[in-house]
Amino acid sequence: MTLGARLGRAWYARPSPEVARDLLGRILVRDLDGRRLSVRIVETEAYGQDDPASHSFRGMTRRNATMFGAAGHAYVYFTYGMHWCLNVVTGARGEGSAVLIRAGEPLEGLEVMARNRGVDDVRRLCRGPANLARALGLDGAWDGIDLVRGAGLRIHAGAPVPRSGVRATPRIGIREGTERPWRFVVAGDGWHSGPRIARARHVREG
DNA sequence: TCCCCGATTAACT
DNA sequence: GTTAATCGGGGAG
Repeated sequence: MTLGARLGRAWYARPSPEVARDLLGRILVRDLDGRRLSVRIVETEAYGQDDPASHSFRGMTRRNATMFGAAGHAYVYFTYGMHWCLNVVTGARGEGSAVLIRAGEPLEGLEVMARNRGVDDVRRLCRGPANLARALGLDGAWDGIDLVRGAGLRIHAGAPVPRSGVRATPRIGIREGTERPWRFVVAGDGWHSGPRIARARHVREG
C-alpha cells in the first residue's frame, strides 16, 4: 500500500457526503514519537448544514468552532465524559460541515496502537470513532490542526474505493436526521464498526 | 445554578 | 437486549 500524495485543501472543500465517500480507501497517517502510524479509512459519516444531527446545527459555539473554519482541518470533540472523536472539516468556511472518521484498517505501527488502546486484537484497534482516536493518540489538543500543511496528522491519497464498492447507510448513534444515508462503509469489509452481522437465530418452537 | 444528555464503549443478562 | 462509566455543553429558569 503506497501512501500517494497528501490530500490538498481543494479536495476537502467539497460537500461533506462527497468527501465522506471519497475518504474510503485513503490513508490516515499519524506521526507519533518518531513512529509512523497509518490506517486505511473504511468507515465515515458526513455531517452538514441544516442537519439536525450535526454539532453545527444550532450555530457556532466554543466547542464546534473548528467546524466553521477552513476545510482540511481536524475537528476533534469530547463526548460521553471520556471519548475523543476525529473529524475532518469540509465545504466552505462558515458552513459548519465535517466528516467523522469511524473506523480504519491498521497498516503500520500496530504495536503502538495496541499499547494506546490496551487491546491486542487488530480488528478492534481502530473500530469505532473513539477507539480510532485513542489508538492514534489523539485528543483535544489536536482540534483545529491543519491536515494539509500541519505536522503530526495528515491524509494521503492511498487507493480510493470505486463507487460500486461503497455502501451507504443511515448514521449511527443519532436521533434526528436518520433518513439521510450519510454513513459510508467499504462493502464486504470486515473492519467497520456498528452492529455486528446478525447471527442465525435459533428457531423458537411453539 | 441546575439539569439533562450525548456523532461511545465494554461488559453485562 | 440493557446499562454503567463520566463530564462538559448548553438550554431552561
